[in-house]
Parts: sequence; structure tokens; C-alpha cells
Amino acid sequence: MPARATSPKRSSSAASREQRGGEGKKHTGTKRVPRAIREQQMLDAAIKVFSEHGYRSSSMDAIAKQAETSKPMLYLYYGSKEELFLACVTRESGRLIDTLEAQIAPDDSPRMRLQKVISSFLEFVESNADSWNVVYRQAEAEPPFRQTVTSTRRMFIEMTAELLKRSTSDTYSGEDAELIAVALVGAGEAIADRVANKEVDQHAAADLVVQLSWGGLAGTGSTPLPRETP
Amino acid sequence: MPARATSPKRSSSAASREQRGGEGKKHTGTKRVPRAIREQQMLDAAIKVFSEHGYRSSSMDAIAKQAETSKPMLYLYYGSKEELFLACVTRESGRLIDTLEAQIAPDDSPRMRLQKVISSFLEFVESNADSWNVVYRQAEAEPPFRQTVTSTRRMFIEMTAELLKRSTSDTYSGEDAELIAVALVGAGEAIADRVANKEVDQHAAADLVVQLSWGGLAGTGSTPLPRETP
DNA sequence: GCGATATATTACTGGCGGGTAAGTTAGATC
DNA sequence: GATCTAACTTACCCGCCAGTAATATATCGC
Repeated sequence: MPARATSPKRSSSAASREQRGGEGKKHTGTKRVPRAIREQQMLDAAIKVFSEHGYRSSSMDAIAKQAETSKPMLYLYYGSKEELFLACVTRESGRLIDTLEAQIAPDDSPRMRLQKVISSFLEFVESNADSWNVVYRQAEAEPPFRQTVTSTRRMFIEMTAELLKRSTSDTYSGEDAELIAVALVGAGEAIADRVANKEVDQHAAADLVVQLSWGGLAGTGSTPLPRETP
Repeated sequence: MPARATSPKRSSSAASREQRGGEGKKHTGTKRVPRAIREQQMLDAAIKVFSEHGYRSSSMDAIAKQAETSKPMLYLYYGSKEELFLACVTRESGRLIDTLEAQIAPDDSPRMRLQKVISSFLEFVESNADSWNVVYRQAEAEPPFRQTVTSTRRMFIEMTAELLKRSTSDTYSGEDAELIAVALVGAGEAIADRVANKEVDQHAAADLVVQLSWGGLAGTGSTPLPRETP
């Protein structure tokens, strides 16, 4: 019963070549692809599948198939499912951060920075909806990766808070700035979700978020609208 | 090999009672609990386990154990893992909505409504962190339930947008109101995450969100702070 | 007391899917 | 064109877990 050594073992060329003679495009041997390239294909595939089915519901077989390769290759290059997922998160959040950093010039005004960051962020999300979904929404729900998301987000919040403090000097305490930053980043993420789903136009959304943030900041201390209307 | 009928089959009282004689609290027979109560215990347990490990990583055995019952009972009452999860989401989002609705009085001013809704919302999240996590964060990442979360959120957004439109008459178009509502709800959810993790005080957070929303609304058209500071 | 029924349990199965062993071949290098 | 390695595959193993008999017994209505 132990099916030891049941492998085909036909004598190489002759027989198999005959069988495939008239089949057209089906290349004879396996297409070989250098590791560096295959690795990227694998990440692309993984992101797509993870985004569609979620981490736990995505099988390595499905990812391998999507990447047009086989499971053992996935394991050879990435070691485990968890590491593969982590590699996705790392690559994509790196790409996002690079994109954002490339936009801001050191002597931009705070408002200009805000504007640039927000619009390039939404642009990234629009054209990389799967990345966004995996890096943020999937990773967040999966306990092993929660920490990663949390700390990435914390970085964004820190950046935002810094921007707030610098632009409004001492309108509010540092603690308030932190909390407002949490809210702003949350608002941005919510908008991002809509943008990723193509439910709103990214440019309109960007404008609105900028205005809202700026107005929100301004309005925190004073209230230009009727306080009560009973 | 087929271990048919290996069940204990001891003759009821005598023998077993002797064995358990000196063991203290271990009740002899199985504690029976009426269905209505057991069902709630099961949901409580499920929410806790789901929140901790995520949907796919939570086993029905683990949930049964947490509920101090057995797997077949879970299946008897809820049919499948998916239905169990859905029951969690339904019960908890119902509880949340009830809580919010109970707060607002029909003749409250818009601002008062906003304030009440936000603070009772954050209060709910603070004392039901697991519910929040399951209903929103877990469900969102799991494709079969994504729709549910989306539509619940859409309802909140609709409510908020309505509030905006009514309170600010025609400061901006309906479409803008919708988008702003998306942002506000997102901000609220982000703050809620922090509150659920006990990283910020719910009352401080509530105050700030109210102020920020109100200020943000007010500031959308006019900008009371320096536009540029180069 | 005596069914009828609702509550309960133990022990199983069937398959899915992460991970791997063992073997194959394309193509670079000399 | 022999050799060596990196790219590749098939076929398997095994543990976990959703879901299910098969069976037991507490308790309610009478």
C-alpha cells in the first residue's frame, strides 16, 4: 500500500515528445524564471489571493496557481505561509511609504505637505486596492500581524500629530494633537476604503479631506457655527 | 477496528455516585440549562473566542468549551459556524443600535444628538470591546460577512449625513455631506479602536470628537486659521 | 410513576490544506 | 558535451477541525 516510487520515470525525451507533438502553444519543458522575478510574481499573486479570500482562507495551492508555479517553490522562497504574508505586507507598505516620501519637499508649508500626502496616498490606494486591503484590513484582523499594522498606523499618526503641532503652534496640548491625529488618520482610512472600492473619485475625496482636516483643526478651539439650536 | 458501541454504559446511579463521592463540587449529572439561556452563553463565548483568535482560527470546540457545553449543542442551536458568527454580529449590532436609539430624544438639537450618540457609542465600545472587535474588525476581513459590515456602516453614515444636512442647511451639496459623513464615521471608528484598547479615556475622546466634527463642519467653507505659513 | 421531549455527551469521519521528500530537467560554466 | 546548480514538479503525509451519528438522561406534563 505504501506507494513508494510510483513516479512516471519514462525514458526522458522520445515518448513524451511524441505525445505533445501537435498540441500547439503548450511549451515542452517547464518555463524557468530567475528567482528575483519569480519572487515578485509570487508576491503579486499572494496579494491578489489574500485580498480576495482573506489570510486563513487562502490556500498556498491557490497562490501557487495564481503565480503560475507550484507550492514547493513558494516554500523554497518564502519558507511558510506566515512569512509569505509578511513579505507582502513589508513590500507593499514600503512601496506606499516611498511613494509618500517622494512627494514632499523639505520646504513645503504644512498645508502643502498635508495636501500632497493625502492626494498621493489616495492615488496609491486607488491604483493598489488589493495592497491596501491586505496591508491594512486583512493584517489587522489576523492576530499574528495585528502588531505590524498597529505600528505602521502609529507612525502615520505620529507624522500627522507632528504636522499639527508644528502648524498650529500651541492651540492645543500635545495629547489633544495626538488624539486628533488618530481621528484624522481614521478618517483618511475610511475614505481610502471608499476610494479603493472606486465608490468616490480620488481627487474630490482628497480635496475634501484636506479641507475637512484644516477646518477641523481650526474649529477645535472656536466654534463659528451656532452652538445650540433647540 | 470499527469501535462500535464503546460507550461507558455504567448502570446509572450506584457505581458512578460511589466514584465521585469525595470529589467535592463536581456535580453528578450534567447540568441542564434551558435553551434560551444556553444560547446567550454560547454567543458570549463565541464573541470572546472570535475576538481573540479571529473567525477562521477559532474552532467550534474552543467555543463550546468556553461556553461550558459541547460542540453538538452548538450545532443543534446554531446550525453551522457561519450562522453562529452571524448570530453574534446580529445580536451585538442590535444591542449597539438599541443603546444609541435609547439616548436621543426627538427634540434634541443636532449638536446634542451628535454629542449623545458619540458618547454613548464610545461608552458601548469601551465596555464591549470584544463585540466591537468581532462585529467590525473581524467581520470586515472575512469575505462572507463583509457585506453585513458594509451595510451597517452605510446606515451610520446615512444617519450622520442626514444630521449634517439638517444642521447646516445648505452649506454644501448632498454629495459632500455624504463624503464628510464617511470621514466622520471613519474617525469615530478609529477613536473607537483606541477606546476599546483602553488607550484613551472615553469621555475625553467623546468631547474631542464632538468638537472636531463640529469644527470640521464649520471650517469646510471658511478657514479661520492662516491658510499658508511658508 | 410514565412516556415524550429537550438537553446533553462521547466518539467518530472526511476532507482540506500546510508542509515536505524525492526526483527531474534547463541552462549556465568550463 | 560533461558537470553542477538552480528552478521545477508530482505525490505524498498528517494534523486539525467542521460537522454528525449514536446514545444517554434530566425533567415536564399528565
